[in-house]
Amino acid sequence: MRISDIISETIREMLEASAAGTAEIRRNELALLIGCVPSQINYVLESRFTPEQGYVVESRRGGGGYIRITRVQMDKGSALMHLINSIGAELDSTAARVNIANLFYQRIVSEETARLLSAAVANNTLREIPPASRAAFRANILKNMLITLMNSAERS
Amino acid sequence: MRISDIISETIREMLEASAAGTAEIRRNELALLIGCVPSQINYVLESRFTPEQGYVVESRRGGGGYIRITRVQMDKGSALMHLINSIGAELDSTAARVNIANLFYQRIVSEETARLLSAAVANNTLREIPPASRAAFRANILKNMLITLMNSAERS
DNA sequence: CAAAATTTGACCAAAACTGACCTTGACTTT
DNA sequence: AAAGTCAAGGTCAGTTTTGGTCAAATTTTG
Repeated sequence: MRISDIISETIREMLEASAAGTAEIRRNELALLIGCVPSQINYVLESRFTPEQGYVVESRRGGGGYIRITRVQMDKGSALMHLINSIGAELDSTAARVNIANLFYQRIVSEETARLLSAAVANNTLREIPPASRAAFRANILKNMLITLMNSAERS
Repeated sequence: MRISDIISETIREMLEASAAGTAEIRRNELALLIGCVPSQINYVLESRFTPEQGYVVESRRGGGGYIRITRVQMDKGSALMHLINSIGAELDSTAARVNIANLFYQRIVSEETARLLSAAVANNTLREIPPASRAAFRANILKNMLITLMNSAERS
């Protein structure tokens, strides 16, 4: 079995054991326990616990530092998850507006949040992006924001 | 738990308990109580009770000296306006993170909103933007979102 | 075999913490 | 007053404790 599998397995078990869906590790400690170089932990986090895969990773250096991995819960924002999955590589501004409006009408996000999302993907905001690649940027930005929303939904 | 957390926690409790939002401490006394070196108190004040984070620290040396920490709450509209004006044509990701964190620390935006803002301007989100133009793009997105927040603040 | 994934280690950055030395202010003594 | 004493707090550079980055080397995959 690969070391990276052992690491991700360990983290997944910790997430499983946590009611909050959160695992907090000390990078050096875990590396020592598993018997790998510390940066290997980063590699695993970057390759298997990405936002796209439904995880959020936060960390802090210095004395008492840590790495916290949080799993996004589906049920809390299945609508969000659904929307995220439905967004392809590109998204035009009309589709974005409609989707965001739907989130608001379904009371999945507040009015303020809906406005924020709209502002981030508005053509006006993206005006410096070549029109040809705007749709791709818009899809990317919106997805990242929605993933964040899923995560904070789970937290509360 | 870190010593610095214990110190900041203690101060925050004092602020919480005070109707005026003021905490007054004797540096040596608190250091002795907590069990740390006195200068550690300064470190905590410098790192977590800065003006940026909405605190004013005053002190006096000599016999009967003291350190007084006061929480100042700027109204949301002005705080947002101030931030918007302070953002120039470009904004690197570190500055963005700090500014957004400050909005949260000052209770001007919720944690969810802070996360949304962060997600929108994260390097990861903007990874398809040529690095050379990222800072400009980031400034633009953030400003647009902040303006939206200001507008919804006015409404409420 | 070529491409992708994994593994490693040297070097970097940030946060926390410490202690020696400095400055200020109130009070006391001349 | 002026000088001396002592009780605060202030500074800052250095150390320690963590995690982050990146590119080269190695292994796995297709």
